[in-house]
Amino acid sequence: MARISESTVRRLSHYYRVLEEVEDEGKRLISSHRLAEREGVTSAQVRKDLSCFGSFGRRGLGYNVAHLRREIRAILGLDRRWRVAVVGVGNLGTALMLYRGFQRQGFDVVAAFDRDPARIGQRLGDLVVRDIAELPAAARGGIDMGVIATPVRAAQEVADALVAAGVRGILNLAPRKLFVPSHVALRNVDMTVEFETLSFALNHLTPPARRRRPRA
Amino acid sequence: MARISESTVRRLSHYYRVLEEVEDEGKRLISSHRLAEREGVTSAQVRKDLSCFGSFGRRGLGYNVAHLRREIRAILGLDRRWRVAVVGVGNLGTALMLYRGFQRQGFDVVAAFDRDPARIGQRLGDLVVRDIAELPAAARGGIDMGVIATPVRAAQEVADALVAAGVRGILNLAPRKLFVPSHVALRNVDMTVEFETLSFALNHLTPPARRRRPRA
DNA sequence: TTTTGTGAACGTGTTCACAGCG
DNA sequence: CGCTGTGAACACGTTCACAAAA
Repeated sequence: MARISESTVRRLSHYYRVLEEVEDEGKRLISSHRLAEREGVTSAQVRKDLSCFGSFGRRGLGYNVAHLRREIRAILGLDRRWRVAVVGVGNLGTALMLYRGFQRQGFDVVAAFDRDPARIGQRLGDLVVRDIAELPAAARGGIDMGVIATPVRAAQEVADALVAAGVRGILNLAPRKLFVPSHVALRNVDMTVEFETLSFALNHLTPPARRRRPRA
Repeated sequence: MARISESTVRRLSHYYRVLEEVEDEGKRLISSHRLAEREGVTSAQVRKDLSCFGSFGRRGLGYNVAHLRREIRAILGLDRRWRVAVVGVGNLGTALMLYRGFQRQGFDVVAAFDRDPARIGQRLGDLVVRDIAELPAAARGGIDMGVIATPVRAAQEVADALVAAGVRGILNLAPRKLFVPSHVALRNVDMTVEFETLSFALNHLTPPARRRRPRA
């Protein structure tokens, strides 16, 4: 199997969601074209993406919804449960912990950590926030992924601690580049960057009326 | 000025952050190489990105930190304030509203909306949550960007309402592709996709020990 | 005839390598 | 000599277009 591009994996995740919907609608078959239009990509893209993993369709017919869904489910590793630890239970970390959607997809938040004594011991959902110092001990229960929702200054340190604790995937929400060993998967979600790319777009894409600032 | 790629804009945002740090450290000059290493890109990339907007460096010396920072600030549109409305004040929407970091970068949350009567009227920070039906009226105060933090099913409808209210940029946090007119900038942050790409990586990148499932 | 699966063509973003300037 | 700015080379992802299969 050739190397899979990140964009392909992201789209797989989208296809999977569409397939869930379509299955609920009771459809048995779906063409690459229909699968594509719901996510705003081309049908060729869908077929290319899927062809990285096998031949799941039938020419002239399309794809069996239930079957394709199961295949993608297995490809994405959603046919098992993942144990997730959240580090940093400020607004964002807490929001993530309380969001039930992830659990539905196979992600269980099994531990929450913070450094702030005011937060340690606090109950969130059905977990108690623990001291970050307890991470190594807690990790012996087996933690697959860590979510970093701490302030920027603590982020790298927490990443190191997670790696040391044997975590193999990290979702970083802190606005800072993190360095981790190559055997650890790292994904960054940086709201600041998102806001700033929007601000760039609004600043440059010609507004309906007069242009905003003619670049002094 | 040629078309600017999205990746370039995202990196600009990163460079900006590094420049803030470096300026605080009291450095006056920085080379493309040093600017690059903090964000894990190549120095050529930094120079290419910057060259889209002008020649800000001096050969043999590097870039003047304060000057480059001001330039990028203007390019990203961070030298003004942006009025942001948050729609959907569940866990995530609330977290975003209460996060002070955006305000520091020029983004002011000036209104919050929800559909749930239990939430309408509630005080969050120094805003009162309003009925989403009041969006058109509230938008007459001038709203630049909208953040969609509603459940999936409401997302497209809210997007349409934001567009109708004259919003020109949307940050979508709901896990669903949205369709907006081309004059509206749209950015998606989809935590579900992030978790699932991590799950894919953990499922495929060879684990230290035995391989998980040999693809039945 | 419909729709997949896929090599080839294309376009875009990244890296290289060096000329140009301080 | 050091470092920027940039055309040229390269790598990679997307789209095209069609042969193969139902």
